[in-house]
Amino acid sequence: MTIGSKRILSYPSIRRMPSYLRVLKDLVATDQKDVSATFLAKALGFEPIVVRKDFDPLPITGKSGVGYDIHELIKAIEDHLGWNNITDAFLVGTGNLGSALLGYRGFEQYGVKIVLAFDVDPAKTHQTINDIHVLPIDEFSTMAVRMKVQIGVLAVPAEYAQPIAEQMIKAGIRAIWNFAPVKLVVPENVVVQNEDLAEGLAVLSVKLDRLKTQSVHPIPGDTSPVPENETPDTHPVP
Amino acid sequence: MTIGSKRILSYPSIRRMPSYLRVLKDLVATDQKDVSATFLAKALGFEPIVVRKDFDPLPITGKSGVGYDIHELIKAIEDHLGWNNITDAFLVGTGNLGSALLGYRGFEQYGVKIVLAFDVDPAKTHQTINDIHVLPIDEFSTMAVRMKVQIGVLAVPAEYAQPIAEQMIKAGIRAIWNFAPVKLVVPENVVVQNEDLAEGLAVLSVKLDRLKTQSVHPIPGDTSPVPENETPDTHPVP
DNA sequence: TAGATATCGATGTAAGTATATCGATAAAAG
DNA sequence: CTTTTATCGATATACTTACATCGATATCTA
Repeated sequence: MTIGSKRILSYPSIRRMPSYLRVLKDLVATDQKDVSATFLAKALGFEPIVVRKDFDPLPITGKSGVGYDIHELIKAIEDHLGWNNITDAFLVGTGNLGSALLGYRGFEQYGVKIVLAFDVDPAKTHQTINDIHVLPIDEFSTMAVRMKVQIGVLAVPAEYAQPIAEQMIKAGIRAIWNFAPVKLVVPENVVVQNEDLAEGLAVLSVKLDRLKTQSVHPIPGDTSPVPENETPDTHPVP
Repeated sequence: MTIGSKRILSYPSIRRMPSYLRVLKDLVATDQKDVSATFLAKALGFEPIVVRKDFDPLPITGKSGVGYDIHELIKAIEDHLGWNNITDAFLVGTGNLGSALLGYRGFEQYGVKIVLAFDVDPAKTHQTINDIHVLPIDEFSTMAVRMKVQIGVLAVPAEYAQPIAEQMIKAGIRAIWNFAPVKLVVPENVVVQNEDLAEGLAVLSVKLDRLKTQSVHPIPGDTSPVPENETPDTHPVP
């Protein structure tokens, strides 16, 4: 199956790509030219078969007995995710979470750069957080149109999420990274990615509970290799 | 399938539970006594069938033509997740992300309360963040043992993650909520839940890319109902 | 009381994901 | 040059999850 010229990657695969990228970029520092699926699997706690399956849709091919060319692999992954050229993003809501996101310097490595922040609270605007200017929310539209920004990061309290999302969409935003625990209603031509910390916490709670109740109980969907006890990040991606 | 007395819930189901809880608790404020799977489905963008399936393993039953008793449902979910009695947790790493987590007052609703924080940097210790004391990391072990804490939140830079995880485990921690982009190696009797923001960003990038390439392309695993365009949070939970 | 509507619960189907197996190929070792 | 080892790639299988259908039950309305 293809979209444009790209063969399709499943969402679980997509979610694993950043991990692969991290290991691969560390490997660049060494002298290694190639890397095997086995190596990556061990480094990340996956099965080698999963790794090969993940790379299968990419327009590259490994060599038997050798592995994959590290640079080719990095490029293929970044191409697929669209992380080669950095995209600008705006963030709304400079509370704790918003500030944390502004402070997280890692997004540029993942193709996204937060270039401006906004807040409704006048006390928080007209300052900079981590070198990023914070403007009043009223200026969002003007700036978004002017800078042709397409990605919005929503880090506001639940009750503001929907109206601000609508404001974003009117200003041309087409992708919303939503950290508010709210289901946003958006038109078809806008994509939303929800991030809900409570989900991970729920999983952790249950894992701990099950760990206590009985040593080891296989559970559906739980594919973590012993002894890591990780939870596959198979965030469903509707 | 059961664990102890509880019938098993799949990880995707578990991840949806916090969303159900939120809607249900909002509903408590109203006069409604019952709620239908259809209502919850609409509120959250799921299919009614998914909702009923999610509740099926719980020790409750709905009434045809009526729905589920709201209070029963809340209790059943909280029981299953172990969110009835609040569990204490320690957090390590008071950088941006750690501070954000300390500022996020929502965890108590989810059965977890961060009661103490730790940091290696002396400049950050012996202060309070959001009324939570920050102590030097050396004191972690003593306090964890004394307070019998079992949950550790790891919000440190990648290079510190493994050693601090080991320190946690030595101090009796059995569940680690890991925000560092690192695969932790832990013994069998410790569970880890990894939280990696890059995963969600990867999904968002690909969604946006696919949206641009062509209007609508069904993609495996993507079950978002039109027009929400959400990504199922099917974080695989190995 | 009777009919219409809403909803659950059970069963079955389909899609997606993870896992296993096996032959072919490449490099390294003897 | 031959053997061994490591690895990919293709195919097949099992498991999980999502989705659909249908009969039974409960409430509401006339």
